[in-house]
Parts: sequence; structure tokens; C-alpha cells
Amino acid sequence: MTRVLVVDDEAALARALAVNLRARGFDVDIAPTGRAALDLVSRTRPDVVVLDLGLPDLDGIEVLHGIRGWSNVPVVVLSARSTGAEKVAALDAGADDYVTKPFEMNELLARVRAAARRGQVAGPASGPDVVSTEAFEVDLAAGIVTRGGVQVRLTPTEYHLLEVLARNAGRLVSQQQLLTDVWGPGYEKEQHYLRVYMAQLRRKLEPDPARPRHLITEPGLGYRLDP
Amino acid sequence: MTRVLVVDDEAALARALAVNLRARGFDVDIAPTGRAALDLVSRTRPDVVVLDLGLPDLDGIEVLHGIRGWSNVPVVVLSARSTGAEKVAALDAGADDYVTKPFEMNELLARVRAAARRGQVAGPASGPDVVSTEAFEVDLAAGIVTRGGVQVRLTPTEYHLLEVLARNAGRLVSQQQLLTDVWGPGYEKEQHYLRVYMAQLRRKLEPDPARPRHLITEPGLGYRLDP
DNA sequence: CCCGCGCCGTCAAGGATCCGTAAGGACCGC
DNA sequence: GCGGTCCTTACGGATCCTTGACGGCGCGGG
Repeated sequence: MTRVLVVDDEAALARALAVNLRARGFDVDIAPTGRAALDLVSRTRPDVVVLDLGLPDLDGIEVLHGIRGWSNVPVVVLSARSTGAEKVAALDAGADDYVTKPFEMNELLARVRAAARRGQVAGPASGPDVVSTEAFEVDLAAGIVTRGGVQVRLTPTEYHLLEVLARNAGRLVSQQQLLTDVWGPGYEKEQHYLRVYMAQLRRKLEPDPARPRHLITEPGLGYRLDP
Repeated sequence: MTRVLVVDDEAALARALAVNLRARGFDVDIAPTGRAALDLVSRTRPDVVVLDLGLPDLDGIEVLHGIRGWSNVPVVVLSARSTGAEKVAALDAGADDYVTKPFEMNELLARVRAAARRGQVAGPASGPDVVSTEAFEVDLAAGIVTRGGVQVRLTPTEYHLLEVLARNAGRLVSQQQLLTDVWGPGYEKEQHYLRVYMAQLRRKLEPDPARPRHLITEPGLGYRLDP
């Protein structure tokens, strides 16, 4: 399901948006502040962000920059200011669309649909949805990992890490990319996380965790999932 | 260079758009009719399309459908109609953005920039990802080096050095560039490192390390990877 | 002819870095 | 409170980077 993050400090407007989006089949989260927005974007990875520029804590453009620093998620900007300079600044800061308040709900919904459509096209480049090795299988679509036919219980973080590796099966994934993809921006230096969770994945998935055959580490570079 | 196709039957407006876009560094084509637009999109593959809905021959929505039948090129729609229904129809037909006339030129330019930026994000689209010689192969995407079909274990520094040489295969790479690319700025004088690691690469990759055939040294200048 | 000099290749060793593993405390939902 | 998950820390061991020393080669000058 397509997930939308609505960033707006006016609770009434945010709730109205959420109701309409949910009626159209979207899964909606709400963030009332800029910091909450950055946090939720990195943690929940929405497919579209609807961002009101008039936030209490951070400037909307700063939030946009924060997101664009590491993500290409489509962002639809809402604003009460309709001057050309404001629009140009937001669009050049990385916004995908700019809607001035007041707006018609139907139009905004259509723009969110357009943004969501784009995100899916540009997204994962249509890889296979099941990555299987000699020892275990990862079903990306269902979110299920099996080993010898029986399902393996993975914690959310473990699965997220395995998912990133599986979507780049056969290719080396750098430590920085793994850290930002799984833990979000700002965690590029916490490389011990990788060691801990790679060890847990190997313990649950590798026949001989001490001698991994599929979850390969490239010292100093990153990790790779070898089919 | 980013190429834009402007579809508009009002010659004055089309020319004004073209002038402004070219001043921003875009390469611009103009199509005065819907049929010409469909033809040019298929033949010239623009990076962005600016589509006026008020065309003499075809309905703008039909043109949009025709394009979307086989292309995901970003489309910015222009229209004199500003009703919600019109906007929703165009956006749901596949438009990426909807601008009502009259519009500010700066805003439209910003929206075109935003659309162009999205199109570029779509693919990694970097050069050839595999460099192969008679003796060994380097898979830049996977981060794997093989020799006679079997994988060769390289240390991080060894791989980084080989990677720089592989991305400039056939060309001479100066010692300074190798040092700054692999060890970072400030190491331009440590040419000793290059000798040590080139020797290790040759020992691992060359059939006869004493007489290298692919990892060539240009005395006083730098090194080159000969396919 | 012989020597010194610059440049390159080779080897070895110590210290620094990185990885895997285990264990304990913090936090959250029920 | 409790089970589960996450974060953090510490430590042994393996690996790697750095550094130094030595020899070969080409070349020009003494």
C-alpha cells in the first residue's frame, strides 16, 4: 500500500487530509513538526511526503534539505505564500510540487497520486521479488524469510538489513549505504551496528555462522549477499 | 544536456518559453500540434515535455495518453482552464505537474527544473561496470575481481587502487591522482605507497608479476590498466 | 670504465585497524 | 512486570596499513 506522510502543525487540516487520503486507499502518518517529519521519513520510509512550509520549529526549506540529503522520496509542498520567489525556492530545494493554500482537496489528492505514481516508477528498478540462495530464501514482496522450507523469525532491524542486501544481491553494498538505508541519516559512523546485526543474521541463516557462504563481508568496504 | 520539448500552438508563447529555457541551459524543441508532439517525443526522446492542453488538432489529454502509452518522460501541463476537474483529469492521465495560464515564467522554469531533476534520478546510469583483460576481470558494480573464473581476495586499499585504474582503463592515471583518489588529499608525496600496492596487485593478478602485461607503469608519470 | 643518483620493485615486521562474538542495560508494548 | 527488541560496550583474534631497508635498472658525469 502506498504510504503518505503528512507534515502539518494545523491538526484540523492534517486530519482532513488524512481522512481523504485514507478514503483513497493510502496509508497515512502525521507529523506535526519538522523534527518529527525528519525522524518519520528516515524511520518509516513513506512513498510520498506532503509538507506544509509553515512549521513551528524548523523552516520548511530546511526540512526539505534534510530529506533531500539522503532520500529521493517525492515531496508535495503546501504553503500559504503564493509569490513566485517562494515557489521557485521550494522547487529548487527539491520539492516535486507546490500547492498554495487554500486549495481544492481533489486537486491535492490528484497531485499526491501523481507524485506517488512517479516514486514507484523511478523506484527499485523492478528487481525480482524473491532472492534465494542455497541456504535460505528472502521473499521481498511478502516480507518472509525461509530456511529449508520453514519460516525464520527476524526482528524488524534484522529484516531491514537483509532486505537492503537482498535488493542488491550479488553486488557489494558499502557500509555507509547500509547504515543510512537501515538506520537513517547520521548513523554513518556507527559501524558496530553492522557487525552486531550481521552476526545475528548469520547465526539465524547461515549453516555455519563462523564460515559464512552467502552473507559475505568485504573488509573495509561493506557486505554482499551472494546467491 | 537536458532536452525539453515545448508543445504549444501559440507561436509567441512557445518562442518565449524556448528563449527562457535556452538561457537556463536547456536544449529546446518546439511542436505546434499534438501529432507533431507525439512524433517528436518518439523520435527525439526529450527529458521533459511542456504540454499546452489547448491544441488545434488533438485533445491535450489524448496526447498525454499517447505519450504515456510507452514513455515515462516527465510532462508539465499548461492550461487556461483552472477548474479542479480539469486538473484532476490531466494529473490522473499521467501529467507530472499542472500550471494554469497566465503563469510566472520563473515559476514555470522552476517546475521544469524539478521535472528534469526527477527524470535524471531514475537510473544509476554510469559507464561500463565490467572491465576485463586477458588475465583478470573487474566487476565495478559487484565489487568482485576474478582471475580465470575464481574470485581474488583484495584488501580495501588494493581494491580502491584497482578500481580507479579500471574506471580509467586504457588511460594513463597520474601518481598524484591515484594517491588523492585512494588515500585522500594530503598524500600526494607518498609515492612509496603506490609501489607497494602496485606490487601486491601484480602479485595477485598478473600471470608473471615480474613482467606485468596489464598493470603498466609509466616511469615518472603514473600507471595505466591495459585491457 | 666506474660511480652516484633517481626511480622502481620487493620483502618483512610492528603497530594500528577492523571484524566477530558475547553480554548487559535501556526502552517499549502488553 | 515481562518478554522482546534495540543499543552499547568490551575484548580476542585476524587482517591490514605503514614504514623502513635493500637491490635492480637506466643514465649521465667524472
